[in-house]
This record gives sequence, structure tokens and C-alpha cells, in this order.
Amino acid sequence: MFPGVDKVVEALLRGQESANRLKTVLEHPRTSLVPTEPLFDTVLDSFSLALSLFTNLTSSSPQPHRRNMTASVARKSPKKRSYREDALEHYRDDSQTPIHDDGFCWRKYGQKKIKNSTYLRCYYRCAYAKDRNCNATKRVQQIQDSASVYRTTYIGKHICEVMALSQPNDDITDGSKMIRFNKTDQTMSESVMPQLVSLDHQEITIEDKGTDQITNQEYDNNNELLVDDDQLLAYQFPPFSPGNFMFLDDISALDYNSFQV
DNA sequence: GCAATTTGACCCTC
DNA sequence: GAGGGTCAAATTGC
Repeated sequence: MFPGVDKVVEALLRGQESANRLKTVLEHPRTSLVPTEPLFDTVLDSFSLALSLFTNLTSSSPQPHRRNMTASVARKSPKKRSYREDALEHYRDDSQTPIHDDGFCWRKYGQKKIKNSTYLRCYYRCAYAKDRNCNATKRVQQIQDSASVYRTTYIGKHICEVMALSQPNDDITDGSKMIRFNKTDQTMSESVMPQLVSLDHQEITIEDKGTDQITNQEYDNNNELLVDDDQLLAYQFPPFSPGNFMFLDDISALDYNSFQV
């Protein structure tokens, strides 16, 4: 078997496990106090990881799940953000349907007719931009007539999500509370930390052909994926794109023969 | 009444 | 001056 395929399957199985938990929670909404969002995140992160590993295995073809990370540049004007010089982290996704439900809450703040384009470009920012000083924004624009391709560009990091993960005890916003889990909820505590992905002990190198970016992933003795803050943000931002999302039923459709050397 | 969306104006970069 | 991103008042919907 092609090296690394077991990692992909491992990540998919983890996503499946979380999906099953989510199903259980949704089937008993009245008796379950478990929030669904962490489970959603775990499912989506697992599939994002699987896709990253999978595209690395098949890197001879163009990668649909591409990231274009650029370094942050100091803002020249405090009032106006330059979309060229103040380049924050970017993620672009082309899909046949506009991404409305990507796991984050967006608020539309504008739309504009773009030159040489038939369609309007819509601008969204994080709904918690003011409350949590989250600078994440996204643009959605239909770019092709025939195939109805929608390009969604994510810019900036979701600070609000990081805050949600790092503040398990206190209020995040006025009137909203985070639910604290005790040891009996250990499975949920694991779900709240989606960056910890149990895999075999080894190092994986992910090379992004589009940006020539190489990422090394290390695993500790506890079979947990070691992810630094930047990697965490990269994985959770955005959690997934529908065009690249692989449903559980599709796992069986994996062509393992293609991994034969 | 409040929140989300719309839309024209404003501002910044090239 | 053109093009694109954001602001903020007006509008709409719940």
C-alpha cells in the first residue's frame, strides 16, 4: 500500500467517530447537554487533515484544497486596510455552490461590481468582529458563467474561535457561557481540542505545490499530532469547504489501487 | 424594536 | 483617475 494512506484513513475514521457522536447528540437534544459545535469542528478538522494528506499523496495533479499564506505587513493607515500591502492570511476556494455555512458566523457588510466581471463581489466579516476583535473576512464572487463557479476568499484569522477554545471557564460575550466539562465528559473534552489528532509516531511532510510551502508534522510519544498555533489556525481556518468535503459514504469510494507503486 | 442587509459614498493603493 | 475594500445611513425582515 502507498505510504501514508493509513494516515488518511485514520483521519477519516476519526471524523466518522465524531460524526457518530454528533448524531447521538442530535438524536437526543433534550437530554444531552453536549454542545454540537465542538463536534462539528472535530469532524471538519478531521476531514481537512485527511484531504491535506490525501492531496499530498496525489500531488502530481493540481490541488483543489490550496492555501496561499502570505506574511503580514504593517498597516500604513490606521483607518483603511490595504488589501495588497496589509496581506493577512489568505485561503481561496472555488466551488460550484457559494459557501454559506462554513462553520463560522458571517455578516455581510458590502457588495461591489468588479471590473471585467459580470457578477457582484460580496464582502463578509466575522459576526463577532466587534465583540471579540476578530479580523476575519471573506469575499464571495461568482467567477464563471458556464460552470457557475463561486470563489470564496478568506482573509485573516478567526480570533474569536481561538478565544472560545482558550477560555473554557469564563464568559466570552455578554450573557453567553461556555460549558465546562468534567472527567465524565472526557470524550467531549477531546472534541474541544480538535488539534490533537491521534496518529502513529512519525513525521509527515506536506508540500503545497501551489505555494512551494512545505509543512512538517510531528507526532509525539502519545501519538498526538503536535500542532503549533499557526498550524492550528491554518487547520481551523476555514474548517472546510463544501466543494472539497468528503462525506462518510465516500470513504468506501477511495480507490486504494491508485496508491500502488 | 432590533438585527441583518443593501447601497452609495468615501478612502486607499496603484 | 481607476479599481477595489470599507463605512455608515437607509432599508428590510423578523
